[in-house]
Amino acid sequence: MDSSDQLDATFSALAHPARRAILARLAQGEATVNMLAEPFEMSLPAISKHIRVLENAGLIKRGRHAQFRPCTLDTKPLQDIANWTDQYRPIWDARFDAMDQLLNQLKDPHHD
Amino acid sequence: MDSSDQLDATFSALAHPARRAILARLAQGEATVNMLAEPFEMSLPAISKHIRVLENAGLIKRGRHAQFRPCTLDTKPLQDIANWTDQYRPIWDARFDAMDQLLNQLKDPHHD
DNA sequence: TGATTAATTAACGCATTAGTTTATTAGTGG
DNA sequence: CCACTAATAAACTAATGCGTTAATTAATCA
Repeated sequence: MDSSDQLDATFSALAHPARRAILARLAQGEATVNMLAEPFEMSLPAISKHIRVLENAGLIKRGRHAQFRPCTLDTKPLQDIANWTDQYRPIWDARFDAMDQLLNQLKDPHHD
Repeated sequence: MDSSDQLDATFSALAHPARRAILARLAQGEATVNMLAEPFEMSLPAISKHIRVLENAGLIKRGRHAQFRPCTLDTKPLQDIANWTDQYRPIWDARFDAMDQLLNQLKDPHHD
C-alpha cells in the first residue's frame, strides 16, 4: 500500500460517525467488540465490520484473550493525516495574518 | 448540516487521490475546471463531479467569469479536521514520551 | 447569427458500502 | 459433553460512489 492509498484508507475510515465514535472510545483505553458496540443501535455484525475497516486502515490493533478480541487505538495514521493537513497550514495562517493586519489597521487608524 | 455531518463530508471528500490533488493544485492559486482537469486521465465530467464533491464539503468556492467557473481553496474544513485530530495528539505524545523514557533508560543504565 | 469554448446534466454500468438476519466458529466453564 | 458467550462469516438488500459517453446550457467572438 503506497502512502496515497494509505491516506485514502484513513480518510475513508474516518468518514463515518460510528467509526469516529469507536476511536474516541478507544482513546480511553482498550475495549472488546461488545463494549464498543454497546452505545450503538446497530447490530453487532455491523460494528464488527466497522472495526474491520478501522483495522484495515491501521487505526486499531487487535489482541486475543480467551474468546475476546480486545481493540486498541493506533494513532500512526492520525499523525499521517495531521501531517498532510499541515501542508495547508501556511495558507490559512496567511489568511489569518491578512485578517490580523486588517484588524490592526482598524484599531490603529494612524496607518495609511 | 451538523458538525458531525460536516466531518463526514470533509473526510469523505479527502478520501480520493484526485480530489486531494485538486486541492494541492488550488493551494497554488485559483484555477478553472479545465485547468484542474488537465493533469488527469479522467474525462472532464468526472473531474466536474469531484469538484462538486469538494464544493459540497466546503473545501472550494466558485466564481463566475464569462463561461469560466474559477475554483478557489477554502481551508476552513481542513482546519476543522486538524482540530479533530488534535484531540488525539495527547495520546501519541504520551507514547512518544514513553518511548523517550525507554530510550533514555537504554542510554543511561544507572537507572533501575 | 452561427461556430466555438467551458462546463454541467443525463443516463447508464459496475463496484463498493452499510446495514440487516441467520448461521458458524471458537473458547470457557459447569 | 453441553450450554453459554464473543465474535465473525454468509447471504442478501438498498444506497452510494466513480467512471463512462452523449446531450445540453451558457457565454464569447468572428
